[in-house]
Amino acid sequence: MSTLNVMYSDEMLKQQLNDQGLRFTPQRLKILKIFQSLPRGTHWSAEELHEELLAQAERISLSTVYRTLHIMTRMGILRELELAEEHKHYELNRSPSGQHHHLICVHCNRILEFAEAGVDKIGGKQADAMGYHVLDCQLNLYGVCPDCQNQRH
Amino acid sequence: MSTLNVMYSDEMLKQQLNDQGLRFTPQRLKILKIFQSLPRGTHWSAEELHEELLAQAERISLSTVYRTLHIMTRMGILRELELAEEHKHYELNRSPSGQHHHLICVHCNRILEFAEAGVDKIGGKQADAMGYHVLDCQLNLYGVCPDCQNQRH
DNA sequence: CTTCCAAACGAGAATTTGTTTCATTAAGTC
DNA sequence: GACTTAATGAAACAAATTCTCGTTTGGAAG
Repeated sequence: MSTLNVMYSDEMLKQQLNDQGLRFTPQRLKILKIFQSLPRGTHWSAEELHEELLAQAERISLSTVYRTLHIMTRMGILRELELAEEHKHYELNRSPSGQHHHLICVHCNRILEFAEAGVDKIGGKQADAMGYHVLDCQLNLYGVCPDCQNQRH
Repeated sequence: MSTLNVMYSDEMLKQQLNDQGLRFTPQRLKILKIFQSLPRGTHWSAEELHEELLAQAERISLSTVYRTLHIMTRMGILRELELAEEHKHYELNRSPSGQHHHLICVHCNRILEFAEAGVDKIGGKQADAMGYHVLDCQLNLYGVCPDCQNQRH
């Protein structure tokens, strides 16, 4: 991934879609715009995104939301996060430089984010060696947070 | 995490459970034994584990399977993997040294595993700095595999 | 060894998340 | 402007996981 998806323009999206035989639709553009407008570190589930669309008086169906999230993940525009919450969350993919990772408490599900450039480098090297074209690199650390360690249980 | 869960004995499991006010049951022991007997790299879903139990004429309900998998993940005995397959998979947690990571193709869902000691170190350092007690460290790389790059779409 | 209480169990219902179907609309190409 | 086919919306459907509840049983205490 070599583009900074925050500054993705309408035309760039159209181009990338058409290159793959996919179509540039108002729904897809709208969804991209919403993710671009979110503050860094915000990640939304399909439901949350759908609610926001309704709030903005956009009539986009839940099916379309799910379909679009998948496509944009496969295109490398979004990253799909599977953390402690029960459903998947999505956020703009800021690879390769601006990436952050997650530290999750297995007791209270608290999530901390942290930046770590080294991980992406190591990951990239590994993937290159196996001929993969990397879109996203996610490091998840699971453990017990300080509070839960004290509560002992 | 400081124990190599492959050599976990009955007594160790009982102890660790009781320490947390949980009970040592035949079902929990049986499930641990099964994971210990699997070859490295094998990861099973709740369904698969349940089928294996039935095959071994163990009458353990699916509810109990799910409950046990959760508990053992929280105890650091198992790692919960969320890869491209549609449901969660579990395997013995071999932290801190024997860990492996995953490289997933977003097109065909092919998964490669690779070992990388450096990642665990970086992760451990980060977690320590924030006061977390690390149980597991997972690096997931998403990208396009060589085959899918050629098929262009 | 018996008693007691709460944790864990099994069975099945219920919930939740995500996918599929299909008729209709509309993007992109000629 | 017409044509082809991808994309959409609505609703049915499916699968995975959680919850409920009556019953069983681990383990602490006497």
